[in-house]
Amino acid sequence: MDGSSTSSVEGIDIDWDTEDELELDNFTLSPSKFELTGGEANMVCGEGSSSPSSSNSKVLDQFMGMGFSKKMVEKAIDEHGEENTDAILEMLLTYSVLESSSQELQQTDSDYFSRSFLDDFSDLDISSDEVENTSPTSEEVKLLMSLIKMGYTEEEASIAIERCGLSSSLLELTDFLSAAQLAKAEDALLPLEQKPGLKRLHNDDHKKKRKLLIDEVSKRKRQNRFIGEDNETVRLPKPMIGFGIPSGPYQSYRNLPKVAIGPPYFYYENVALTPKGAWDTISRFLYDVPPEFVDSKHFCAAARKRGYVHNLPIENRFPLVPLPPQTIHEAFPLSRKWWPSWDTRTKLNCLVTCHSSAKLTERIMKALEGYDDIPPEEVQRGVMHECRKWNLVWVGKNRVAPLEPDEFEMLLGFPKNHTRGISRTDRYKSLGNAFQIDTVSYHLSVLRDMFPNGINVLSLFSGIGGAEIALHRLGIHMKNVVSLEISEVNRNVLRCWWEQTKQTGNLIHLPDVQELNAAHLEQFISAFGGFDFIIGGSPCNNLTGSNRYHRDGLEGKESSLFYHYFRILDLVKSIMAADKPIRYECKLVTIFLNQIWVFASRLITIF
DNA sequence: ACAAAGATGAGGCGCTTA
DNA sequence: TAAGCGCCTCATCTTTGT
Repeated sequence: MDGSSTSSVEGIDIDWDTEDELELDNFTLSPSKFELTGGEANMVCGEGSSSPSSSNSKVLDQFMGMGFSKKMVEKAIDEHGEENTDAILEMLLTYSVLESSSQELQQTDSDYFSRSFLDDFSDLDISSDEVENTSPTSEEVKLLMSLIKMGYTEEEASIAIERCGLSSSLLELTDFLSAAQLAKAEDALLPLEQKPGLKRLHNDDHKKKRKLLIDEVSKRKRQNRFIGEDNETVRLPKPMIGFGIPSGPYQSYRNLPKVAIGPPYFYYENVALTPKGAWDTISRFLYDVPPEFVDSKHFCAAARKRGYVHNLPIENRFPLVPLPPQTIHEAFPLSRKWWPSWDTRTKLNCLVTCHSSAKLTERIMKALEGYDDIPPEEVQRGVMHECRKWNLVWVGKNRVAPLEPDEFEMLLGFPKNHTRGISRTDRYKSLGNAFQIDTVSYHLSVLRDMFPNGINVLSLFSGIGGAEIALHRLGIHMKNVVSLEISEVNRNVLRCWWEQTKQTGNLIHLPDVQELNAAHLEQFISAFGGFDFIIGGSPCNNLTGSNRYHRDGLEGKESSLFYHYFRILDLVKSIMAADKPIRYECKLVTIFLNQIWVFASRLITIF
């Protein structure tokens, strides 16, 4: 064909726009610009208190006219001099943000905690004077702002920085604050837990326990130092085969941290390619178990790069049989006839929730028609770019098409027509979010010999039941499954499958992980005799690179539900541990954790 | 109102090259 | 070693169609 068709294909290629200058640092002050002297902790929190006034300039009036307090403006002028109005404004704006965030949060959480948990820091020898007299540097201001954004009050953040040191990472500071909140919650809850037979802990015990918690945080801090903060980022392995794949090399032993060892066994899944640090956090929360990163292209004909954190044994794994098609041609034999020689793909890219438009098929067909044999390289490049981007397969001469939902099912290892009956959009969405059954089954296969009489499963974020199907296909009997899934459509899909496959166990469906509390879990645990296995992949919406709007990391609206996975897992561990020897503290901590996470979820909804 | 189609980058990593 | 480039990504929002 001529150049016009070529350019039309090229035209649908990526637009290499170089205008990518983000203004991320609107409120981030450069160290050189921002040095403060003492007193701003007061300035942020305090209102209307008089200060020794020295400046009464036009600049002062100007900024006061803009609505900033006299004290703040004076402080800014002292810092930067009257002539440097830009720096003054920047400082004032920063502190306005700090102040409003702090007030807003104090207001919203005041109904939850009647007083700040910092009240309980009296035994930590931090006097308020010390805090006020500290001179925050710009680094400190950054840390302060970060913590405030995360939902801590300015006062709490200041004390955490004071206590942990300015060189502390955000993670260490939040650890410290979590421990402090835990200690506070413990006190708040104790009166409620004065059941008959339950011994009220003495005040000294509380202090000891708080001390222990703080010590624990310090210990972890030291450990992190030892590991080295700079290279804390979890690296993705290459090739991405985790502890091994059926056809290749495998590792048969690993050391798990003591606290991570089951029962219960747990299995957590999420996308491998997250914003930096997300997997570090996930791993740290899940008892410092390193993630196993696996690309499902080693199991089927489509890629699916995922990270799995679990405490399952890794020896004697076995794959599901029959093995699924390993290449595109095996999966779609009819397409071979139309597959051009210059399309060298053997595996598909990740199956995601959305697919290409019909217009793209048309554009590609137009771009290719007219070439009897092989089109020019530029045309090939353009077409291949779109084929890879949208996972297109060849279905006719010069004609490509996106995969159908039932083809998704086949590639992901689901039964044919598993999602049939719901809207096409919902099918793509549910399948795009699902496990790759063969991959997950390979990891779960070790459970079969461990639980010959069947298992009790707590399945979080169940979706369309990937975990249940994996266990079923492995021949592991599910005695009881407590499944949490917010989408009614998905719950129906799993329910139908459960009935169609004539499962003899019980399937208990609950909608929202956020509402699953210690009391519910205690009931299930006492009824079933405990959970053997806790599995789930929390939402990836705010982690995946595909999200152009809210890739906010683990603190994002949906992805922060990860913390509920941890909360629930930790609750189950605590309850089951407490059920053995009578450890009242465990039960209490269990309940405090629950409260903390309800509180955290409230804060998260604010952002 | 619901479903489907269409338009919408950027982060992170690996590779190449200077 | 650093800079540049190519590649891939469990998506969201708005518009259009039924």
